[in-house]
Amino acid sequence: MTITDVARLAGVSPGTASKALNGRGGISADTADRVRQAAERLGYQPNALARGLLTGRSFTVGLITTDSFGRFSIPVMQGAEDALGPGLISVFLCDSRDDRIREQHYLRTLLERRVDGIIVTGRRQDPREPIGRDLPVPVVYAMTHSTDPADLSLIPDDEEGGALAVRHLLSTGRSSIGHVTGPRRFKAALLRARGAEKALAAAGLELAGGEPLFGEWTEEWGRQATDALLRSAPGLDAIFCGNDQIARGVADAVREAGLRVPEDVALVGFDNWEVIAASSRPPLTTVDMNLRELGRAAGEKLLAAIEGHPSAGLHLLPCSLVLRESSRPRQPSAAPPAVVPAQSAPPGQGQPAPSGQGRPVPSGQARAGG
Amino acid sequence: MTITDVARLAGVSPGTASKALNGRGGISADTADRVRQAAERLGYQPNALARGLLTGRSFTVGLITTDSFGRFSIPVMQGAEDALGPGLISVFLCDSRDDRIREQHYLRTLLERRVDGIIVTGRRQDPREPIGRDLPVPVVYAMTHSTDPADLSLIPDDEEGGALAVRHLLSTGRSSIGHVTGPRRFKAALLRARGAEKALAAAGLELAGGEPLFGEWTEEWGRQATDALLRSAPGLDAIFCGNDQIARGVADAVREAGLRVPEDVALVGFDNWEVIAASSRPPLTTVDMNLRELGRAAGEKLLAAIEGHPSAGLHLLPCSLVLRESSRPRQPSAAPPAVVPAQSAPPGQGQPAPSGQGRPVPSGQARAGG
DNA sequence: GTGAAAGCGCTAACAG
DNA sequence: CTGTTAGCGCTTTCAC
Repeated sequence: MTITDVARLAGVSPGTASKALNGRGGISADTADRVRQAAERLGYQPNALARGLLTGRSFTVGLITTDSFGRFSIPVMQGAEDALGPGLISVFLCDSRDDRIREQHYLRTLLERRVDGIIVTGRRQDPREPIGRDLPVPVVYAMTHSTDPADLSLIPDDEEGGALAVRHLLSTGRSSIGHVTGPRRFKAALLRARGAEKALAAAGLELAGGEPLFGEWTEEWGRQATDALLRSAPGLDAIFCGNDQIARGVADAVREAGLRVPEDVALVGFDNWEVIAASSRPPLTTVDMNLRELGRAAGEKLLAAIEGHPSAGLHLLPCSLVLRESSRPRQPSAAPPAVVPAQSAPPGQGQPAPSGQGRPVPSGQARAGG
Repeated sequence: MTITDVARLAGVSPGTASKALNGRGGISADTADRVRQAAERLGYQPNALARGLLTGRSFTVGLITTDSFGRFSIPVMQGAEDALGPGLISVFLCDSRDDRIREQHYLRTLLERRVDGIIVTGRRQDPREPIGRDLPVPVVYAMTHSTDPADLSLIPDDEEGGALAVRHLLSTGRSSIGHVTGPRRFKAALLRARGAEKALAAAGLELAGGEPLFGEWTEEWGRQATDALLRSAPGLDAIFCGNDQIARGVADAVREAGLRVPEDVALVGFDNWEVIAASSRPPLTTVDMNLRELGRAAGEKLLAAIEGHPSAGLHLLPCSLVLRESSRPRQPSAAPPAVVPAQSAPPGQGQPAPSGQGRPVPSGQARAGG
């Protein structure tokens, strides 16, 4: 089943058939029709290998993820697929599992397959070595970044995300705001904390308890930290958490300490990890890193680079805030109930996939810089 | 950078270079060495397109997921990648989002790229139309199944999983066992319930409350159902839940009703969704569908089919039980504390990805049938 | 043991 | 407007 078969059936030469099928060159409408019909009838499918061999373009890109299919790389992959897949470009998926050997192996097979470009995703804020030097195709780093400033890297603006959370809490009238977050060795934890502190400083405040509580990214740590924080910072009326799991633990601990969320203590999480944030009691207001958007941007930048318009540098993409119950402003009037009624489950949802959202509130535009 | 360049540098003909590099045909050790060194020096990378064009094999397979990158398809994809990726085979990822148009579009581009085979994954127990008829390459359905019995489909054995859960509860001395699960329209919910009921019947028992409580796959539903169940089935000493979210809701509601898990009421969930099951209070014993294993099996079956050893039919793969706190057998001696102490977080875990596990307990072997 | 030549399926350049 | 020719990079006969 080749173009020659089609040509024969249509009574033309292969060259003519090729032009007819690709709408190139002057072909009489009549012939073109005949060729198309022949192709249709035979169920002709062009051989992308042959075409790629000749044209030097494979209409294929590689996606190397160092983070297996983690919670962070998945939306990035989806976004990249959004930008590339529906068009002509197919995506080769490679899971390097943070193993340099495996990564180089995949890089090699991608290059052998003559991909037109490569996206590298990860999960760390911390910079990484470039995947290779002088590669014959463009590379975009998404949700991870290369130490080489000549490379293009796209990451979320964690610092701005932290500021966003705190400014929101301030805007709802809170002023004694604590911060519970993950391990100090994560750059993301440091950046989010810094953003929070800067936003507070801009309002002439500092963190309740004096400094961030660094610990683990777990609910358990959220509960522990809450107990400490409630003791050490009596006037506390809000807690910004470094991720949603911590926030959920905090929510439980606050409630179990006899306080109300959000009436007594408002909460903001980070990640907008639907399954955690939405089923927390109460559901969590949280910072969304817009990872899918980030992935899409990576796909688009890669396309641009493939078409000869490369870009470079570290780009920070904006986070946004998703509003839910946990930071609802205090009612000016009647005293609220002692326990916030659990929201009823949306009907007909079935096995939940990451889907529904609160109301997203975009922050500033993407800005470049380090 | 072609094989011709390598050949020239090594002072041989392209044909000889090819043989040397692929270890085919009689080539003197000496020449082979020279060619390899030349290739090395030039950083030669064979062109997979050209090779595929000639040999008819692309060493590439397509993976079409209808479930976006859902919680179920991800481990399946990982498993498939495990089986295929590290070898010579690369995986084209296509996300059809349950859209037939998109699916056909992807199918076409996969065939144009001359993939050697295709894996279709989904998330429903319910059968689906075959992706195409008389395709030129083998297809394996994983975590979804085709209505055509001539197709090979691999799905988890939900019914056996339900039975496994109940047998475990019985073995820890429980006898009044309720079942809270998702919507009746999900075949998985029906199968798990059936398995549970059969296991009970084999012990001469029936479900506490008489029948399964069908609802939503949510924590909220778990909490609601618990309240109902505690009222309607006073002697209740265990609840088997249709998924981990429900189980987590149940755990909270049981605790908030003043009962202890597992001392008063033991719990078993379903899915082993790490983030839910492990951070529940207490952590959940749960049924694991071994999806990664399933994906791996799909990859291996596809490989076999590509090599001319196809198989057919609906294959049910075994679930296993992951033991955690929520179903710990009652201590024969001293009365346990009123509240199970929350387990401390494993140190140094960082941003958690699906990882740690409880102790897995394999169930029976895979069995065919439908 | 090695080289020459043919051809995988397609498109681009050039004739006609 | 259409046909012919050449060649993308590789492997594979088949001579030598």
